[in-house]
Amino acid sequence: MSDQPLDISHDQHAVRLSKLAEMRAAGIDPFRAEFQTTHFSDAARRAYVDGQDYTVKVAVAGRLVVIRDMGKSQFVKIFDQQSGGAEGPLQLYVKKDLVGDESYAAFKKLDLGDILGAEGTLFKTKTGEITVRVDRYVLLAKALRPLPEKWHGLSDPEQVYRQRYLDLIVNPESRSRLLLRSRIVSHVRRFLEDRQFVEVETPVLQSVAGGAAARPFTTHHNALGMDFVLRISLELYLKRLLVGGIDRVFEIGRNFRNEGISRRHNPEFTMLEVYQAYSDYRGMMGLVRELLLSLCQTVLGTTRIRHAASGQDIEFAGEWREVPYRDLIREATGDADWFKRSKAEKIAGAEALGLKVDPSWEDFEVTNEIFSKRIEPGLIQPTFVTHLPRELCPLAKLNREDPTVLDVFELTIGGMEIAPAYSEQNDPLEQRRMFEAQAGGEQQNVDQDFLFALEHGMPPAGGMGIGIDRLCILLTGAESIRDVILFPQLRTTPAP
RNA sequence: GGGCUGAUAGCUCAAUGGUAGAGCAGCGUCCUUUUAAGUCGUUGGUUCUGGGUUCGAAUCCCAGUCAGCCCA
Repeated sequence: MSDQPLDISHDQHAVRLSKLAEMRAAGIDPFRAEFQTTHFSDAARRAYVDGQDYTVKVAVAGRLVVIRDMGKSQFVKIFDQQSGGAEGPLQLYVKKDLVGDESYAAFKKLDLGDILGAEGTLFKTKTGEITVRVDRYVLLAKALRPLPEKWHGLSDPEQVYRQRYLDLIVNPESRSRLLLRSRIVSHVRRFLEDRQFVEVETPVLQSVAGGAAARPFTTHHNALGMDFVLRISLELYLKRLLVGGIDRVFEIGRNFRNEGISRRHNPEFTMLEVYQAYSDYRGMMGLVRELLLSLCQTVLGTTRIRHAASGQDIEFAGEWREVPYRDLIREATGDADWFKRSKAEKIAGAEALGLKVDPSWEDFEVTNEIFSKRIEPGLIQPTFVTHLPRELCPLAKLNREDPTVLDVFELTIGGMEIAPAYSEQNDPLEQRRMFEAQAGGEQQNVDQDFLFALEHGMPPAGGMGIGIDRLCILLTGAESIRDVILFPQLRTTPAP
């Protein structure tokens, strides 16, 4: 072995570990330091009084993201929860003759990424930036790993998703998009609570995966010796609560579907479901329109949003188009008698529209393929597609005049299904027939406990679901569901 | 599940089949109002993994891993 110390200057992790060891040798443990803040960065800037430099005292803390060392003084910037706006991280000014020689020498050894607290007074620099002139600082946590590059940020999509914490630090667009999601969810809650809706939590572990058609995740409870599924929908438990007299009820919760992953699908996703007794699908139209309008106004500050994929602006104010499903199909196929055609004719019609159709599909599935592939993607402006064929959802009421269709709508915006809503089926006998037809004789797939609850009487009600992730895609202009989920599902790999 | 594309320094990216480079970050120096600060110098590579072709592979071929996009 050589007596020469190894050159570790190229290995940033090793350099930082050795800086930490030096500090500890000098009796300083930066992970045990304490500090009380008085302001977030934005509040500190607001606390500045024009023309009154060095009078207002603040204590701020955050992550060091910029260092401009000028020898005997430095400008640095710290990043905290509130520094995501236009002004960005808060600037600190550290002068050797103010903090003292020893403290200044230690400051020079700090690294980008370190978390520190600083006390000082506010002033405005020559170029007009409100800055904290530091009297005292404390290192609160040493960062042993370097941050991504300051100008280009983190752009490798894999790292953006796997190391979201870095994405949040260095990519302001990611940060504001994901924080916007929090504001959207928060506003949805407030909107519904203002209208006397009660928020509840229902079981995620269920013995029957009801309320939707999807493959569930399965798991096992050891003590009970029972298999469970993770819920694929919130619907059947919320309806039990309608039976229980909670007339306006909602849940914002995670559903799990054991299916493909794509730009529009994550195996776990967030649904809002709302039920209102003594209302119906038409009542839900008003509710969802008001909700989205107020979301746009309060969260985005505009009712018009840019839809990049189509190049159109989506306008939320004004009347929303309302059109029966069958009219859209007749229009798309150019066949006024579409619904009188045989299955073979429908398959031919779908193929004429360039669709691949599985001959084993049912009639209505062939037609619905046309809807989801050729019609829905073109519905950019908010559109209520009403009166879907009865085969498409077994939990809604049949239309009184035309019992082949349902009293339901699907709200479509930006080519995406945003909110389905029903006049909820509350006839327990009819509900049982629908379930049994859907289960195809597999009784274990019928939620008997729910049907038993319905037999006690559920008030007539309107119900609606909103996929929160898709709503966020729409309102934030994101390209993928992964961009509105903090930690999207990826294959697990060993830590780097 | 199928197709296409990609993986090079901590990060962002270069590199006709012929010595793997740059910017930022790091390390060392100068600078007490900077704004992607500036200045001078400088370290750093299992080119995703494993095979193959070739005198020679980051580059071509095969297999795999991971990711993105499209399709189912």
